[in-house]
Amino acid sequence: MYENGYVPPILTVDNVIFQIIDGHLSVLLIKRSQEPFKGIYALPGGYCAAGETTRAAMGRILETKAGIDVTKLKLTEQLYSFDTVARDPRGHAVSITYMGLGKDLMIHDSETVQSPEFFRLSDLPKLAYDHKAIIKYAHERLQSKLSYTNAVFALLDQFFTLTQLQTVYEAILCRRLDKRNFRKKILTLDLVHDTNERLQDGAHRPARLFRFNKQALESLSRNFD
Amino acid sequence: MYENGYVPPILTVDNVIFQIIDGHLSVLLIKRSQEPFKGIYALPGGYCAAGETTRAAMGRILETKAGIDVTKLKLTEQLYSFDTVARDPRGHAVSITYMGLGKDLMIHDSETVQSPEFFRLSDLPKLAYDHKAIIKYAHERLQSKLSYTNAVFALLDQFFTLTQLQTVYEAILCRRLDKRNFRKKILTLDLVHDTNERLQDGAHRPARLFRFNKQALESLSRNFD
DNA sequence: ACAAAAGTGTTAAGAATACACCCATGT
DNA sequence: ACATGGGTGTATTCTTAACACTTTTGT
Repeated sequence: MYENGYVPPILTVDNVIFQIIDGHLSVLLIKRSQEPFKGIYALPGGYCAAGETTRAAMGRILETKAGIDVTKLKLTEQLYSFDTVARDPRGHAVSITYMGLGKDLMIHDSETVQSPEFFRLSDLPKLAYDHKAIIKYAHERLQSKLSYTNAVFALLDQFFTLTQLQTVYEAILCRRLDKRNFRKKILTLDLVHDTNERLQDGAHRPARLFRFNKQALESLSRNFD
Repeated sequence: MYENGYVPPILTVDNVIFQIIDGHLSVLLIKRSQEPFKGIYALPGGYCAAGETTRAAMGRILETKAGIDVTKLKLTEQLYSFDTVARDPRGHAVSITYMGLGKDLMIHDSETVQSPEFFRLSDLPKLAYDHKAIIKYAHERLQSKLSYTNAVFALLDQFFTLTQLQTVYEAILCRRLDKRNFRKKILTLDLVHDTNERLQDGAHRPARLFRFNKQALESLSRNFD
């Protein structure tokens, strides 16, 4: 096929899609319909063929296998490439993994969809391949991105309260933060600005609504943490 | 070749090999002997075939095309994977890039070697493909690794003076550091320990020789910078 | 009036920065 | 004696961390 009898490895793309659901960091999984690992949950992934970029493959796979509208992902980032010699029964494969972040990601049912579902990171089912390790890696990357970039914006609506923002940080960092110190830090980072709107959602004082100054990934001048 | 007529993209591995030469961060380049970019300098790279891990391909390519003994690399790290649709004249390719660090890396001449040479980062020749951008990316990664890991060990001998250590930091961070603050910081980081040896190399007070506490990559408890 | 979440300031400890002189050696 | 790089301490500023009460609303 290629010159000199060169045969490339199989190339696959696996995707770690995160969103916050009810204040918990959650990841998108599908249930495998075929061997290997039939009936076991796995990250949505698939082949990447010649002529298709890995990012395009990511989008196609998410749309067809998981029913996710990729235009709703506010941030995507390549994580790592794994060699899978002698692990994947289909032979030598290289898998490129991507992370995607969004807010209110909906799963659209279709014929090609393979039982997609979001699971809390704290409550994952048994996973195929080494996908558990890949999710752990993605989570660590997300944690560190949070501390030196404005990446949180991708997990929130355009308008949000500082409490909602803090909840997202806490869900990802897996620890409680001090409310006063958190607000002080966020405001000095120049990450957000006050809109003069309020959110009234219960029997308590209404909360100020904020917006992000940027809706694109940037490095922060100082660390958050 | 594969089931369902699946044709994978070409997979290549490109390598950014750094070492410090005369106090300057330097990168390994080869001169391309064939089109495309014949006669132009490039990162040493090549095909990765089915059955060969990308790391194995890295080693093979460095040995054959650049005459580098890969066992002398004290640290290797995968950087990123680039899609090269419509950029590489050979068709759609995916390139996985690795960074390698060492000290006193020698180039061994052989028949297969393609004019390998180390160039100072501050004085690079014209480069093929987007290899300039890849080197920039690697340099940034190295800078940030330096601040939160013990990665410097890979660029120094086992025994070294604090001035040599500082010189390496300065070469990579591209800025001068305060000698007293640097030493204070390094010692509190618990990165190195004093051997009771001295290095006498000129008409001045002999310098204490230090060793790293660990010769494997670790995260630091606090940031260096 | 009570419940529930929003909002707000001060103090203490630790980390980062700025800065200048003496020391040990070879020639 | 002098030239060369090695080695050392303090004061200031900034950052982080710890900590509890008042405000605004709905019921």
